[in-house]
Amino acid sequence: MFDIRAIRKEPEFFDKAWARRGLEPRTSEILKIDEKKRRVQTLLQELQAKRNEESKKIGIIKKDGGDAMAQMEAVAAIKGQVAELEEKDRKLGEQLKNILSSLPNLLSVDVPDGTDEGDNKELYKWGDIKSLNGPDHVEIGEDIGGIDFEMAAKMSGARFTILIGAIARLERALSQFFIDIHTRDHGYIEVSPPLLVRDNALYGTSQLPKFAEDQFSTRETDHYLIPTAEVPLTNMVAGQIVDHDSLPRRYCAHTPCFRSEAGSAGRDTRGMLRQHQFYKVEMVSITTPEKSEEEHEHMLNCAETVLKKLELPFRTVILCSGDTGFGATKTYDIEVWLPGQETYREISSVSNCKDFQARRMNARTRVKGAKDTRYVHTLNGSGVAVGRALIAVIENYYDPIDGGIIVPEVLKPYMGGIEKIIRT
RNA sequence: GGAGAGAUGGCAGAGUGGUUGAAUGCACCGGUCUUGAAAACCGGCAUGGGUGCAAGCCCAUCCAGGGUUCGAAUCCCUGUCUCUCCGCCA
Repeated sequence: MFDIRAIRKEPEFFDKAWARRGLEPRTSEILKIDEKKRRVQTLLQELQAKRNEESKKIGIIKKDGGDAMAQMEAVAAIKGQVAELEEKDRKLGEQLKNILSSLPNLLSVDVPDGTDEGDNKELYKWGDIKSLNGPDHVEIGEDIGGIDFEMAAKMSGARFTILIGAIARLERALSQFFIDIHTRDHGYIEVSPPLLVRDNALYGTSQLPKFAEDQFSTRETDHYLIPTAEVPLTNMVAGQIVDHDSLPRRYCAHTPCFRSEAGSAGRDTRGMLRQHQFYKVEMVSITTPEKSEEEHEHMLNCAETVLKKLELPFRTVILCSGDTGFGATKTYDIEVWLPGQETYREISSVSNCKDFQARRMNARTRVKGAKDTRYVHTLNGSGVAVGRALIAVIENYYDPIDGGIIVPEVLKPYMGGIEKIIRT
């Protein structure tokens, strides 16, 4: 969502910014509606002022015991006009809001230009790739008897997985490990949020109105299943004026995520890379405009840290203009090495939304005692995707000698003595 | 799920159709007094928007959306949330 006054001031700036995302100029259309709306509004307000003034006279006449009939009829005459203008004003406002809320965030200046993920820029690599190629998690998991896709398909259809035994435990261990590191070392507060939210929450984080078809919803209560914990965590400050001294606020949560994956038919159909349901540990930071870029780097570092501790090789990329998400000004992706695919795959996405979401959800901050408020900056990042981390552990810690999976050192405390997962 | 009560400024809390954008208290800001502070006293203090060079003027907002009325914080309908009681339940 954008400040209409900022668009009035420098329309070319906005058109240029949207052009970087491959969009046509929109400001002339927006300003035309805005101008029309203000004309209507001025007219309406003048009429309302007149109505109010004349109405007050009725009260005075009646108080003095006079006959107000004539005066009442005079005011009644204004009524129809007011209603008409109100309707016009409302419609124009709606039109304006629809356009403004469907336009993506402005990109940061250091985002590279490009059309799709092929143009993302690698920033650096970390870790030694020990296994260049090998069996993928499907093969390893099914062989061990810890992953069952068929059984899941029977009860839930495609894009669901059942984990069994030590593999299920390994998934839980990963979640626990991530949360523990972020709360202990990175300043995040653990939150257990609702998994079902109302449309206004999704509007706030900008999944709605544009991406409704990507969400699951409930039939009888009109709830949406969260596509990521970014939604409830960020909405914790919706409608609030948070004390400047309490920033940054750092929240993290371990939740299931639900995605309909509309539009990705045929992509990543093998294995559990792209599911309708997966666990993710999410980090959200609420901060000030001055500190958000610094916080962005901090958050990226938090996500990278857990991969380093797991000794999983990864590379970090900055998304190009065409690949950066709707609400983000800048996004870093961390891609983990998957020997089964012989490639790096996204395991974390860390974005700075600046005031884009804050405007939508009216989340502001105020210095103690000060009069004016400012919008907060919001950031979110996976820390990291648990399902994909599980794939990465399975494939990178595969032992070709016996077909087992070695439990990474840092996960051992969570595995109850299991050091290697083998066929049962 | 059933029955009832409620939602007013940063907070507490008045206000049931007419100069009420809203009493009062607390908090906050400025001033007088004081060596300084406290107390006391005086004054200020909601938000969003339109218009204007500006001072200002105007409009909207008493949970949200509709309605009744010349006029709504106040009356009616719907929704949301909170509380109380009953039922059910991990």
